[in-house]
Amino acid sequence: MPPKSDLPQGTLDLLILKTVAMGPVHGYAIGQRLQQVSRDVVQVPQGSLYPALHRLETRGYLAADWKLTETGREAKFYHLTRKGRVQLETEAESWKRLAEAVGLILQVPEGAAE
Amino acid sequence: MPPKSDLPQGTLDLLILKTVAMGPVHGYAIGQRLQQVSRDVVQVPQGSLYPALHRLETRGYLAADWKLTETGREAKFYHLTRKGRVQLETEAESWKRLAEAVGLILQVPEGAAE
DNA sequence: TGTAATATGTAGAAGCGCAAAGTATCCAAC
DNA sequence: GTTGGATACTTTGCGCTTCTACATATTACA
Repeated sequence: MPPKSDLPQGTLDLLILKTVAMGPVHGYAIGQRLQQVSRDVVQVPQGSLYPALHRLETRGYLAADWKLTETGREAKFYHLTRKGRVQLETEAESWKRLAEAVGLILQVPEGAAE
Repeated sequence: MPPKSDLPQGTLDLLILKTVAMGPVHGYAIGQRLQQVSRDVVQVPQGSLYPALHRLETRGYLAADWKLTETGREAKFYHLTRKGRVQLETEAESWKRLAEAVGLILQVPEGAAE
């Protein structure tokens, strides 16, 4: 079973915000950490990750500074703004409610079909 | 708490398939049932619902017949095809895995920086 | 007669994720 | 010394889905 990623629209932002909330990180590390914590279920391609980061930065949820990584390389370290922290809480709450709702619907036993 | 709908991409299809699996229903009833079972968390606009139904029908997951409702009105009653039943199981499984993965990520305590 | 609820449908716009490119650095192997 | 892999960031364009808004028709009820 190849681990499919295919994140539903909107979910990526939430996961990124959450990851950044754990401390300043650069984009590449965000992708790795998501994959790691999710046990390989979530695998974010760079073509999804970086545009998402720019999107979040444009909206004022993230801010960034260029710094050196532990390995001595230039990287853009993101951190949450106050606005971003609020957004994270909002989205996390929305996700929770949605997950519960979908759970409820999927739980319904299937009646006699046709 | 205003009940926001805004379903992530792909989720709507899953919910529709699940609802139809419980027995032949027409589009309007699907929307109502989703709203009811999800306790108003899921509210599908008609402009989302009907295109989704056509999409699922085109793909061979749903089939439909015109019948009379209990109230004596013409309505298109959808039922799952065999292919649709398989698809439902696949999507439900994907959702489960994703929900677990997102749960894992959201669970991580903040400030776990290295 | 008018309005609310039922029931289906289309068109246009906007957003998002992804594939596929490209750029550049560091390090180890050969 | 150069090849290759891992790291790190960026951009463009495609395809898909959802939403807003509108259009249409019937039934029920005041």
